[in-house]
Amino acid sequence: MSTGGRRRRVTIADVARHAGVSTTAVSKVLRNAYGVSAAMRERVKAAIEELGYRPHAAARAMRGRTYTIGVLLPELRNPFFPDILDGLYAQLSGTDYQVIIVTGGPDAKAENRAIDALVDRQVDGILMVAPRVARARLEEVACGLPTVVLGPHEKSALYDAVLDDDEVGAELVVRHLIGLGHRRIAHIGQREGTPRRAAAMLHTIRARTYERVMREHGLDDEIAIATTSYSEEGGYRGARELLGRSPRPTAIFAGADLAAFGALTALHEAGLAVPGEVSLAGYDNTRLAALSTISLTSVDQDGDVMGRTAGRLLLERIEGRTSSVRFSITPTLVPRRSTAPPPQT
Amino acid sequence: MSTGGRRRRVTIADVARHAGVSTTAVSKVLRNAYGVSAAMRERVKAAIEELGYRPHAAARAMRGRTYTIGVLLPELRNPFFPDILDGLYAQLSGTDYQVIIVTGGPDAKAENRAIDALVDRQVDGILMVAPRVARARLEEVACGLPTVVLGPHEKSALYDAVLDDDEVGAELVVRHLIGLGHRRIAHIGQREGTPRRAAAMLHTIRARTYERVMREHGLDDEIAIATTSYSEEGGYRGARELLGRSPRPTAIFAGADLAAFGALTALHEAGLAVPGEVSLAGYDNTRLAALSTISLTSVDQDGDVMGRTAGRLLLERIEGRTSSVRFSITPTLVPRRSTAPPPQT
DNA sequence: GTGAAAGCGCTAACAC
DNA sequence: GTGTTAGCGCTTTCAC
Repeated sequence: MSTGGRRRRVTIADVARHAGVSTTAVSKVLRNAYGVSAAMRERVKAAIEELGYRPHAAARAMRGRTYTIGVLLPELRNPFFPDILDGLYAQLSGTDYQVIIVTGGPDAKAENRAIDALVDRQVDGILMVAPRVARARLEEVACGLPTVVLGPHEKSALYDAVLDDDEVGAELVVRHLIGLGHRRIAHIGQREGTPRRAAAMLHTIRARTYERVMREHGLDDEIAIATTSYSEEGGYRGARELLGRSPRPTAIFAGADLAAFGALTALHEAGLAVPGEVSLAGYDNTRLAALSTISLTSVDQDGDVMGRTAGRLLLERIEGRTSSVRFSITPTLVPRRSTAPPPQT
Repeated sequence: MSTGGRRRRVTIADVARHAGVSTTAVSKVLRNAYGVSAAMRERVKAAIEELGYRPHAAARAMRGRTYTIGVLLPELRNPFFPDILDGLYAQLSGTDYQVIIVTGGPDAKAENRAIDALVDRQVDGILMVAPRVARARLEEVACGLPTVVLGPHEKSALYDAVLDDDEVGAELVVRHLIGLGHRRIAHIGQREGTPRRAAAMLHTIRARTYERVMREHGLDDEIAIATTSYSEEGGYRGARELLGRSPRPTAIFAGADLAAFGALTALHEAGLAVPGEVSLAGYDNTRLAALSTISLTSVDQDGDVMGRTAGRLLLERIEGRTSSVRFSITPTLVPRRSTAPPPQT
């Protein structure tokens, strides 16, 4: 019942001895570095194979690269994130880089700890998805290692940004609803994290755009926003709040599909038919939105391309690029059965 | 536009100098080790605070612990996994341990690479959720570091197991459907990974139990299994296959909620009402199953408790336990509107 | 109770 | 093209 003697790790020295070369030679083969003859490369590779050698990541981290890309995710429940990660994996496949994921948790403090964990583990590059920590923090991280930020709209000379044109996306939704004849259109948003960053956060942009388009159509008085969070729970609470108003909205634009799912439950509990009595739209076009029994009108932002791009930008930075890049995706509307003209009054 | 001079990391030596003590003393304070006076502890802690020191994980990994728990997840889309992780986080909160997640990908080979990545990064403990690699591989890992395996039913003296009593769960579903009057009940399962492990895999147990209960009720001839995968796509394909048979089943038991969601799409495309014409049940009782427009009958296995337990067992092993523990959860049925008596013929 | 020093496995100068 | 060697930041004997 003992865990048994953990046999000593095979090290680079063992491989060198076995192949009859120096440790330097082995190290160079490992890194595909310049300065080893083809013959030696073969011998070393054979020795690695025979001994089942695998580089010790921590030892590498002490001197060089860890061949690790760290990804910070706010949480694991939003079905849009796997789309992004699939793109990242696709971009990184074929390289020696390995992705490790940490989750940020509920507040900026927890998120900061998660970022620390990545930095402490010497990742070669970091992708922060929809981070809520202060901008100064992002720059501090970016100052120390290749960084890509996905989501927020801030410009920075220190890190690359991959983002969705949330203004276009939100406008598509609101115009779609107005085009169907709705006037009492409400919005479910997310509470901003750090107040000073609010303007750059994607949820703020979606909310502000909603307000702007409403005003442009003379619907100033119909503006109604419930500020909760982009989660099922948040969507549920937000919808409850909005449905409690009188007169109640005929359409709800949730800032994220996940929140729309929660809103769906609230609508059902209130005995309101979708889209018969209330239309509902989301954002992200997650796979579940396409599910027949949900059939949620949503905004498609290509997560796969975003993930791929983030991966490419990280690799470029690791290879030495220091100038800053900003990559923006233009979203499209995917109308489904959850939106329809408002009921005749 | 430069990334700027990455300022040198604060090291243990800096802290020692600042506090006027040795590096040994600092190290001891960091690890809450025995052999430092209270006064010295205070001085060191103050110095750490002032300098903003954070331990370098890789350097620690070279000699001692990394304070990292590695989690292997098959993929990121199954909404049941976040439940497990929430439990794990809860158990680990308050400790110095940080969780990093890697995903196994589509096949055993990719999963092996992901496990390697965790081992190479010297995690202090590893949690493998529903691994599909060979059993020998699990034991090999467990031989080198504290290991908990969540899902498979194999017994091992080398690692701890946290599992759901899938036999009970599957039986609940099938009996529920039979109790409603169904006879033509079909099942959507997952292709086993390594053939030799099949018997221990949770998806095999769910399928075998389905068969057993069907036989016990004299429904041998009605047994119909589509073996795809526990994914939306797999559920879709499985349901299409099953609905193509004649006569078609009046109920489908999908081995996972995620697969049931895919089956829902197939049912809808085929123009079949749920539960009017075909009843549908899942497994995992994910939050989305409770969604009003889905309202999926499912089996609840307490993911939070499973995650908590996995965390506790890992901590115990890290603290030195070498005997092997097996923790089993008993699931319960959550009937919802997706199951009803079969249509009158 | 405290500190000096060795060394974990690797990479990168630098010498040959 | 190849090998020698000095560390990276920490933990851990082992003296004091």
